Amino acid sequence: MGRAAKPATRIQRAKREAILEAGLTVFADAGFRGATLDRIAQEAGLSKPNLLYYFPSKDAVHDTLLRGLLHTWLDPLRALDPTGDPLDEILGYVREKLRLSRDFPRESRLFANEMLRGAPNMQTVLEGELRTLVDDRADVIQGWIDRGALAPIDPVHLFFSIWSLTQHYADFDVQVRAVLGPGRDAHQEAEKHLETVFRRVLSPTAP
Amino acid sequence: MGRAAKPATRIQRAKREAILEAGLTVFADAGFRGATLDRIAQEAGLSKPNLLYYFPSKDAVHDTLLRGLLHTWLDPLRALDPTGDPLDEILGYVREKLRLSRDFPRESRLFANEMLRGAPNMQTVLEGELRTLVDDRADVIQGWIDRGALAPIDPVHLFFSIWSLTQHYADFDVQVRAVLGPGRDAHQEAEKHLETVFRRVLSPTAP
DNA sequence: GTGGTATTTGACCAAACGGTCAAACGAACG
DNA sequence: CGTTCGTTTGACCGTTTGGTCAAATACCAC
Repeated sequence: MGRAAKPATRIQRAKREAILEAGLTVFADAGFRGATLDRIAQEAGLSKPNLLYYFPSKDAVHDTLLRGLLHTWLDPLRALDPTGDPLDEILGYVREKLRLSRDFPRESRLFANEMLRGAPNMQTVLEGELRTLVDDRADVIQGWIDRGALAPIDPVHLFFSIWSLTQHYADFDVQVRAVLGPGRDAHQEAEKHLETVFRRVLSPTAP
Repeated sequence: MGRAAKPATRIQRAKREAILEAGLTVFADAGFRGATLDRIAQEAGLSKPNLLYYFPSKDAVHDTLLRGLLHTWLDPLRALDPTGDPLDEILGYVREKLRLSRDFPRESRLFANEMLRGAPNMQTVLEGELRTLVDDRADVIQGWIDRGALAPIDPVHLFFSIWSLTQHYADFDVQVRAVLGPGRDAHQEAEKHLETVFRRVLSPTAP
């Protein structure tokens, strides 16, 4: 029963990694139901039964991806430094989130797909880990507001706004590109836009 | 070839309406691939073959819903009045969008699902009707900015922000509720929050 | 009633899908 | 070479699903 049973060879880790990578692509592109084991296997350069040698089921691949996702997702929030400059800290968080949405759009879409479905397998994590962290970080923001370093605002809804605005550029990429037309760099424009927005929203009025 | 062939009886329209209603529920809940004809038919109180008597295929139901969606979606934007008070007009648009997201979450989710999938059947509409309207309305905003009635901002990204922030409360409802916890009215709080945000973002600085 | 049209459904089909399994393959070691 | 153990796959299975069809049923004008 100990953990010693499986050393996990190098080839095993490589294949599992390839499957997760392919799964991320396919799940993000087609959603959970739209994704097929055959397509994931093909994308990973394996046969379907071979994939199922490394993961017991489609759900297992999906769940593993989701579990890993939450860390990437929450790490920048954890990095908010209570001793730093409030406006810089939040603007830095916004920039980092926007960068994630540009460099890891598949992760963003996978997450969005799961939320849209009602997050059947994430509810406990959302109500537990996520909520705890958000409450904690909200206290930091509230502290900044209380000492007049930020304009007053509901900290939790501020987080919702940051998440929403940054992920929009990954999740609704088609719409953004269709409206902007070709030749415009959506993410570069978004960076300027969001900096302006949050600067105006958060800059404290002169005392 | 004239349009006269089908008068479309009352019962036909009622059944088609029931199917679209059920389809909206099921597609929004399960996504296109996750939705089954059996479930849509059951939700509409019909048998599957009976459903297929009124719509030729699953795609037909889906496409009909999407086509109808765009009008609901764009109408409030059309209603922006160039002769009205700029801040009031935009804040009114935000409130209306948020209200839509509360009263018609299924529509919002259906739309989000389609965007996430890359909008395979909407690209022409996005690049055509939507883009034209947005460009037109952006000119209105820009006019307001030019005469100093609004703080300078990229009008198109402003629209992205409005859409993103309001629809977030429908599409990511699970997450919002998990973080806020029970007993808090997300939409009521959101209304206050978004009013504050856009007021700060758009209020022109004293001249 | 009768005839005709619109509607409804049980039975069915072919394809797609998640998953199983036994057999084959491959590399490492003696 | 032969054994062993981890890996790979072709063939297969049961279920689900979108869609068809012919027969049955309701509706309606006469």
